[in-house]
Amino acid sequence: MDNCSRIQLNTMKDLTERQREILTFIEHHEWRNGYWPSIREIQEKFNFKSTNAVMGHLRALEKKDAIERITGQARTFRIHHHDTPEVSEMPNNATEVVDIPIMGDIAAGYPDRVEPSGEIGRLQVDIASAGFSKRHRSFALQVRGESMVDAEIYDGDMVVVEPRDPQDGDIVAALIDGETTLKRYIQKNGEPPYLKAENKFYPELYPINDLTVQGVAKAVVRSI
Amino acid sequence: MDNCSRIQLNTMKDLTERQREILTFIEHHEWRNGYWPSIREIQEKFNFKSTNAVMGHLRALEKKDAIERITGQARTFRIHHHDTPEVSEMPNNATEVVDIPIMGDIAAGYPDRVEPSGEIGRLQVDIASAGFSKRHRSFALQVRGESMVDAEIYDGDMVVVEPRDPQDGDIVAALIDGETTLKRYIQKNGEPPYLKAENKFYPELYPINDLTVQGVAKAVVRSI
DNA sequence: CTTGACAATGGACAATTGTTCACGTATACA
DNA sequence: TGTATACGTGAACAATTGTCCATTGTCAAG
Repeated sequence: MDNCSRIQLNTMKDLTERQREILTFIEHHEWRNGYWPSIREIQEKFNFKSTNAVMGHLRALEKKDAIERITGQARTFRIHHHDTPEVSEMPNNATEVVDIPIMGDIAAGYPDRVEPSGEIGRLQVDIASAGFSKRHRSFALQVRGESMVDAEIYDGDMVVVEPRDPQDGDIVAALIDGETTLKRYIQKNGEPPYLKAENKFYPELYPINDLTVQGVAKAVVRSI
Repeated sequence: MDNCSRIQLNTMKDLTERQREILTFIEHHEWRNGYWPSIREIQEKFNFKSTNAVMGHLRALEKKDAIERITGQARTFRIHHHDTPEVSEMPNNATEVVDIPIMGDIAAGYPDRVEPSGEIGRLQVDIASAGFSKRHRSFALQVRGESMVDAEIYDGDMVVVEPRDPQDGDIVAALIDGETTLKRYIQKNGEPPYLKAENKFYPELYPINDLTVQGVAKAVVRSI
């Protein structure tokens, strides 16, 4: 855990004073209003005479991997929450909790257009003890089948999934034949990626298209 | 002001099927992507031929006080989460959550006598999905060692323990040699009970006194 | 039969909003 | 001395995006 945060910290280049101000305002605006600010709203807040002042900072923040944006689209930010150093300005003692919907079945659609009708409960996990970012988009799934027994994930387990691009070795929730299943994501350098069941009795391989992978598994919960 | 609460209750007219679909998609899009959808993105999702189909629904949702928007501004939604009444068709609607402290070390006694300093986080689990009683006194433990690998519980896992008398076959948190460990509780009829490690390489048996068993394991949480 | 709520189409308009080109100032670094 | 990074101005452009016009149809309630 400590390792993790320290590693994340290093990839995060230092922001300048001004850049941190901008970033903080963006975060704060979302927190207060429920949606992201437009560039001109940021401009106004800092009394810039030109939107380019904002643009410059946004570009810098993106280059320094602090934020992410969808080019051309309005008010589409994504904060990269590499946890701040010991200088945490937030009252970190308060137990912050992330709220995770439990999906019974998300088989029926595109991964980014999932119908939440399958929600059968909620799971809440303390941030500190699970390494989730506050602005998580995770959900939980009930595992069906034995395809992941070699990864110690069993039928009936609940898996917390975070929607994001997988890396080699990740366990992912994948949409295969209209059903959401867990698979191991394999991508050796250069070669095309594929999915693999983690059960020596079902050593099946699966092709990948962009709609297949719904997210990366981050935790398992099992009732005894 | 009492007006307010009454209004909120009464003004929350029932949404139609379609309206709920729209609302659900909007909510979902936000937690999937981190920002709200544009009207045309909603249109596309539902295969509307005109943005006006969306506009109509948004107006209806606003009139029914389900959402709020900033007119003229892009991707600015605000969901009004008046929890739906008993008419909810969702299975287990009332999301009651139990709050579970994560104890780093409870070796020194009963968990309810532990100083709060031993608490290293909190875990919250929906009652319905985990079968907890509301007036629980559960706590969570980090597993050390491999004594329960045959029960698919591994080093580093987090185990939710409910303090109560065990039954035959239960996995229990047990105080042995001043350390809390997980063991299988065995009590065949008539015979005296004992504890057993769930690892074929450590088939140890342990005697029991009344202070040994601290509670019954009810769930396992593992970070991947 | 009329009225109103609900659902959806089609096209056009205008505001919001992201983006770019050109240009200016500092500061630090080799 | 050049060069890179950070910071900012100014104006114009183009894409995204919300909005409104008119119109069609269904269905239940009064």
